[in-house]
Amino acid sequence: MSSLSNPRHRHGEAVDAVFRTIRQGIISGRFAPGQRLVIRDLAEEIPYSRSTFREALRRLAAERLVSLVPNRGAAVQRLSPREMADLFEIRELLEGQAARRAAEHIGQGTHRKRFLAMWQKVRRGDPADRAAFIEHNQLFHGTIVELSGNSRLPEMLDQLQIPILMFQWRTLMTPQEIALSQEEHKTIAKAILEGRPDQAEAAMRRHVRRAKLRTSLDVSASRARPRKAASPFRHSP
Amino acid sequence: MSSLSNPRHRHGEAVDAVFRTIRQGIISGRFAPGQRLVIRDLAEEIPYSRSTFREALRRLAAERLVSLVPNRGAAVQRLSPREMADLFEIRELLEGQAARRAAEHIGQGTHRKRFLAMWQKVRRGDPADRAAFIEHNQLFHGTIVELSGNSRLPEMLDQLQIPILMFQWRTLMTPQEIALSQEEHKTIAKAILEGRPDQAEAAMRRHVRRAKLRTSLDVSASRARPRKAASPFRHSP
DNA sequence: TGGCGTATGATTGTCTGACAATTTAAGCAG
DNA sequence: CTGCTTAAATTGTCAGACAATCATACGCCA
Repeated sequence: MSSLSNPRHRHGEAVDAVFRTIRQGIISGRFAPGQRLVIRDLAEEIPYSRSTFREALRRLAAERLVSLVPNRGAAVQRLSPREMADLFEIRELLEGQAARRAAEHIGQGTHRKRFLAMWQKVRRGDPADRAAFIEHNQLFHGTIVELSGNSRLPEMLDQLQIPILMFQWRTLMTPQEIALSQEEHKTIAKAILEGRPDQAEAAMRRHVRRAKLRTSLDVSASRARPRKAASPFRHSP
Repeated sequence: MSSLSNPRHRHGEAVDAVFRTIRQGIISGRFAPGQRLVIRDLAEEIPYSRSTFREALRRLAAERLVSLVPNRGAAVQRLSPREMADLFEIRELLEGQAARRAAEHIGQGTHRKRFLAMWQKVRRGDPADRAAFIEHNQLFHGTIVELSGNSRLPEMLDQLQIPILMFQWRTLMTPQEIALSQEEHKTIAKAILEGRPDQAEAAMRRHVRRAKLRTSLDVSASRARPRKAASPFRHSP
């Protein structure tokens, strides 16, 4: 049975539905990096027409989730360790700035209330529950980025985060590492709630840098074992 | 006569050609912010099929150059002063980091050679020649961003720059302002060539911040005179 | 006159079939 | 084994049909 369900949507939302379905498939690992996305095959799982798929793939390509080569179609984007590091570099900058702004705007009103509501959910997570941590982690970072007040940051960081999510679901993050991450979250939350922009930015940048180190280890680990670096076209490995 | 020419392309590049044509039309002001992009009308100027246009518009929407509302089609994205300021905030961060990295990597080899080649072209521009300045400005910033070594920065900043370009062509930048901008470029170039990351980043951030102030003035000026803020649909004003 | 529901036309969105262009894989000759 | 030719598969573009939805104009009634 197909894990990719196909509920019907209102007129004018088919492309969006397909886009989200494929994106979720990429994040969850249903479609592996490098795997070709052949429209005819996709249409068997998700019953929409070719033009709908073409539009969805065009959008996925614009967001760098798939590569789209003329006359060769689409394939799930494969990131080199270098490109992954580049993403983290940008994330460190943007999330650091988001934390700074969040600390500046925290005030006593709705922003603080919203932040505290999030923090209540997140503060005491079980380091052994990996799935819960991933969810809490997204909520934590997402809330801070939204509270930054910058209208573009959320969508930009969402995009940047997707390749990292692809790893997270597969990677084995130890409870110790999760506990460490939670400690770092605590430091960030404290700085924001106390309205200290400099500390908030510094703590967030440190946090992202450490996450990069953890993930980079995973990257080099997955590179350690040999793999076909060749083109992803014609029946994937 | 149509200013949007339509040369034929190789098989598999129609969407890309349409995408670039429309994007250029947006940057140059051929399509004004808020203007609706009706496929039938577009197809009269640029002879491609509707599905081709739909894919191109889908990509333009993913890059935030047009808004795409279900059952209402596409319109050139209109930015509020606030959103414009948000873009500058991100640009300041990213370009500052690019300048830092460029200073770190400048060395004595190809990077330095490439930077100097650019600087030779740019260093002595006539402040009265607005078009030349815009071109030089793009070259200056583009080179630094590429020399940063981060693979994602160029495309990200390209996108962020487009709304600013849309203004630049219409706005009246005085020779005095251009001369000032050139002085700032000189400071940045010096810091990069001397391999001083801190100074390079600081100078670049200052430069972007000042550009923001200049542009923000234009924004509020164009907001000062009344205009229809209403929906852009059904024959544009 | 003015507000409100309805009819109408225009536009969008989706789907399907056709065809050419291109790539990939396989077969063959040397 | 190498290089060329052939064949199949896939992509890319186009044209047309149709339903869904929107925007406007109209008519109705107060």
